[in-house]
Amino acid sequence: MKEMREKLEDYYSFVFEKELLDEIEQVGVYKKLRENELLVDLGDQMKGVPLLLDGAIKIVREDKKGEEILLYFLERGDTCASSFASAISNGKCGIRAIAEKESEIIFLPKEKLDEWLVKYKTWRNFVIDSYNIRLNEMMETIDTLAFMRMDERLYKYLTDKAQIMRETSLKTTHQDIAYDLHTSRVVISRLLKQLENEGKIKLLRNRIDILEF
Amino acid sequence: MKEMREKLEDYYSFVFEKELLDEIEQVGVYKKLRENELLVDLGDQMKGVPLLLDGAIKIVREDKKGEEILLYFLERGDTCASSFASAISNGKCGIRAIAEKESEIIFLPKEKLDEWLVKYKTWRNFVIDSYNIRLNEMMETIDTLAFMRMDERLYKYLTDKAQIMRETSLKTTHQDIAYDLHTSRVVISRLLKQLENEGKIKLLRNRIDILEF
DNA sequence: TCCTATTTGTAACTTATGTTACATAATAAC
DNA sequence: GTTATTATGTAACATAAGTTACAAATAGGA
Repeated sequence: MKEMREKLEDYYSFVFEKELLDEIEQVGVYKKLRENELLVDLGDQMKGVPLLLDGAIKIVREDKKGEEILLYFLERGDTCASSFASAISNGKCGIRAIAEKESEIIFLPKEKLDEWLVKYKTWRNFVIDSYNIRLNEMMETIDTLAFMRMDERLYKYLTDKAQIMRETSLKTTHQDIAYDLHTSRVVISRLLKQLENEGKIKLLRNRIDILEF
Repeated sequence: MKEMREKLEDYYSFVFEKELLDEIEQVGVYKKLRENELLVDLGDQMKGVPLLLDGAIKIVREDKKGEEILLYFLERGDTCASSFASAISNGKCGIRAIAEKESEIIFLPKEKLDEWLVKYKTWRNFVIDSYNIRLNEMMETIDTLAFMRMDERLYKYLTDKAQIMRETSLKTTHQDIAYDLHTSRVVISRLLKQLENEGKIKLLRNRIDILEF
């Protein structure tokens, strides 16, 4: 598919060498995700890893009781380290991945993952870098949970999401935010109103405008 | 050093192939850590990665304001994924590592890390596994922070630490626990007393006995 | 247009956690 | 032994966050 090669080149031509790009084009499966489409669910056994070409993917953690919390977002150029883990070790995935907006991915079959580690230095770097980025992202999430109050977490959530979505106006409800931050809707409404009074955001129905970053 | 080879075999002979064990013996630097010795500090640029032969290492996160929180413990057989990151990419380490008790490590120079990825499948597996274990550990930490109340976190901390230290009696103060859980001493004292009343622990000066796991 | 479901606003209250202040107990230093 | 230091216990209060309840606003479909 011509389109796939082009998009691959767009974001990965400076990451991977030509031979690897060729191989990816041969074995990779291109897929378009609709908004809110589920890419990975809790307990899935991954048969490969997704390379994100475009869009935004939300990664969510869920405990036994079904309580949720947002871990981080993936952007183009990212891959899901948790899937890599699951794919290569035949283990289960501990997270859920949902497209926050229409997204495009290439699915790489797990058979190639180890083979490429031997053949391509750029692949080794990419895998190690991906893990590191993810570890750092997790640490930032931990910082947020451990050191910030809910109002700060909320504001960070809004500005982070605006950046990921490349939109200063977010289509969302208070309840959705409450799920992501693992708190109640009333708490979010209260703190949003507070942020609005401080002039940082503007509240509309099903929409929040970010006025200050 | 004969002692080093023996200890290496003890925990790693089923992990690494013979050739790799030989190489590790040649280039690895054996080091003994005293209790409370600092192994890695925030912002360090790692020149290699530590393989833990014996003991227990506490991994702590610190934010700009100097506020701390415990991330997890390393045991024998573990390595520090964060150091791996830092070593291979010449980046900085975002954590602090302190020996919780006398520990033994082998330091592997960063020059070999990528070379071995190509040469040894067992090394590739070890590195990927280490990253996965660490990612899962981080997720557990996130679960703890997001979903548990302080009394539950405290009890989990005590039982986890007892397991890592292979001791049902922990030498510690309320203040030390407060630092690890990022709360105040008074809160810890209050909740410890509660746990004691529930018959789960026994409080002594500079010491806590775990009665129930 | 009217009706219904969804979303948001807000008050009043509860609970968990953090803070300040001080007393007492145990240990170490002298 | 006396004194100083460190660790622990606890009361009283402050604040952040969670809960319940209900009213009002808005959007979408019949």
